Amino acid sequence: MRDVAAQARVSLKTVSRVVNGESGVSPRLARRVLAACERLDYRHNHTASTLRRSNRRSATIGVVLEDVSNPFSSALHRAIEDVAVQRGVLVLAGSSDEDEDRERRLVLAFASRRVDGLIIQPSSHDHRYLLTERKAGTALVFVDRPPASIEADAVLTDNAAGVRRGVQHLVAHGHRRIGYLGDTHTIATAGDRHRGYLDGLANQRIEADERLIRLDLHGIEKAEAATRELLEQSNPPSALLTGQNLITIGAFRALRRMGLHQRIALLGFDDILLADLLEPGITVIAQDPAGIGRMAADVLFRRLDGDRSPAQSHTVPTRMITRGSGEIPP
Amino acid sequence: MRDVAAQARVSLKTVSRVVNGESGVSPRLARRVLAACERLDYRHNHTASTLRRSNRRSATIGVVLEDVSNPFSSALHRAIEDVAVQRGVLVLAGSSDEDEDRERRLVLAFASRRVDGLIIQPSSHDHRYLLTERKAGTALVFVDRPPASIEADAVLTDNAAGVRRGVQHLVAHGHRRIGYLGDTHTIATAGDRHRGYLDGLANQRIEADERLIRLDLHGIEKAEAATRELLEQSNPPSALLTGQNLITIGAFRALRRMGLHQRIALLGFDDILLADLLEPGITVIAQDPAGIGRMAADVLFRRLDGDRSPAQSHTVPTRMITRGSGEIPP
DNA sequence: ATCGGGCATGACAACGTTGTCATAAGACAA
DNA sequence: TTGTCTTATGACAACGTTGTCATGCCCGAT
Repeated sequence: MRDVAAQARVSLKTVSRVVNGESGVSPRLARRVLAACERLDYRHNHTASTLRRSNRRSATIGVVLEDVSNPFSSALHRAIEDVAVQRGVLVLAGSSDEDEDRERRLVLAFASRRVDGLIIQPSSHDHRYLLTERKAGTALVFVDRPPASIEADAVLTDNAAGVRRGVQHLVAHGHRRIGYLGDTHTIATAGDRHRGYLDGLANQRIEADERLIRLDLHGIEKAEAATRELLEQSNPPSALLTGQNLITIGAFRALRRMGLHQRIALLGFDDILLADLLEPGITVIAQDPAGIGRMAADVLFRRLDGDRSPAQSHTVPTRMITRGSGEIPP
Repeated sequence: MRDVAAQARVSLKTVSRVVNGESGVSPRLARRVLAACERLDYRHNHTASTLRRSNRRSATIGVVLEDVSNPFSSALHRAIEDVAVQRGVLVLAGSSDEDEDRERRLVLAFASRRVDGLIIQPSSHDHRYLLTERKAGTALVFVDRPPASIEADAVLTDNAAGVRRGVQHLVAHGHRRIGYLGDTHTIATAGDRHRGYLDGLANQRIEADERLIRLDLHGIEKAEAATRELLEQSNPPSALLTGQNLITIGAFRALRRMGLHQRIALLGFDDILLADLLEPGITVIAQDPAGIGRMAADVLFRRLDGDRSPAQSHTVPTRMITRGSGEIPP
């Protein structure tokens, strides 16, 4: 910038004014400055500017996801980015891998870069460590799972309602023995979905049968093995409800291997790509990750724009997509 | 930091020394400083530090992808992140949507945040605009597609070789009329794959038939429609080779709708999730996005570590995964 | 007791920018 | 002409850090 000022024979401050498009610089000088910027390949240093500017905004936000490469998380990421770019805000993204410690390290790394806001898909179960950041003015929004031990905005799927609806759907198709395959119970959403399953059964006056429930299945392989077990026992279920993406895939794989995919009903939580091309197509309770991401970003920026209203939890509805597997009769 | 210094009754510089773990501070003082940091919830300002430090490194890199939510790009992203976190480096990510202008705007935004390096999956066809950044010392690596009008490191899939191998595979299973469905021809990789197809046919002494080739298919719908057309003409192909992910899905969907999925061979470039659960399973020439991402990050950090050797293009091999659809006889 | 050397600590400037205030130049009225 | 007001421009400090160098202290050797 000093070089540009020298080249244009003006002061530093004038260059700053031109670069920031401030008014009150004569067109003649502005042209000269712009020409000098061009000639010297000047690039504005946004970080130095942030340091000095009075609003202190870095125009950068941090996003902590379970895994940037998983379809749900990356759909969130993309939706957030779309809102951010419109405001000229950049996105730092990182994967926590469902690890409390990694989540925390990422957040601290983002904080030391002075991000304006954080959107977190949390893995940890105590977010008091974020109080410092919030006190420092960092906006904070949780997605997909609720915050713990801290008041903060959140954007969540209505997991329990979605699963209740699924149970109702299966019962409407004549099922009474409905198996449930769920993810690690410490994940908040997994707990909610399990609860939705139990409530759904209760609503239909069906007694839950522990032998039809398998929890803590993380990943395709475990789900596949558990599905096998469930179906090999005496008096097996006539329908399966799977509480997560990869579990649905594992269950379907098991059904295929056992030749039962046209005989046992399957209803999955969370949509999977290509589900419509399988035989039968897989009926799912779909979430709306793009909707969640967009809303989370909207809430975040509203906070950054000065909204001081009490923290609120927003709920995004699910949508049932029937494709065949959920409509197989008992 | 000033507050911490006051609280610990030491100078700013001593706090700086403690925070950065420099040697030459008596343990007694260090303890006092650490305690003050704790008490005041001090967070080191990494950006201010970058401004002043002599190495001038922001410990941040920028990644420009086609779309952070597409499976190939997000696998790249994750692999890059994994290498970066090991060095305490954060990742700014953005989507170019195959748009030259967005790519450029993202790069400039990253540059003005003074990222140490850039990894770009390019959409544009002239990268001279990056010369300024390179002169400024920003490391630069292209992934998936080669740089244009500029010398720079690149990590690429051997597209042509992969497709040639696919042609050979289909011919070995008795096919001579092999259709080809390709993506937008301006995408470098699409061009390479098309060339691989033509070369593969030539190697097998089969004359290419223009009526079996459809290019510029972007997205599932276009691919599905083109597949229909291809198969409805007189003397249709007995096998299809699809040049991209979504095209494979579109083609499979068309085959399914026409009831031909067990009769026409299908071989896709690039793996798709769940391909093994379809009937038949889809044979693909799989790329290795994680391998590409890891290598790109390795190259980038080697440059940041001072490697001054000439720019080099690295090639990551493909792998054929046979699952049934590519082994259907004519 | 004096000196030299090593070690712990601090004062100060600087990184690239912008906010604040001062000042010069010009416009206009009296 | 003088005075006042407006507009364009610049000098300077400051943002939160760290690099450089100076200083003061203690220890052992003379």
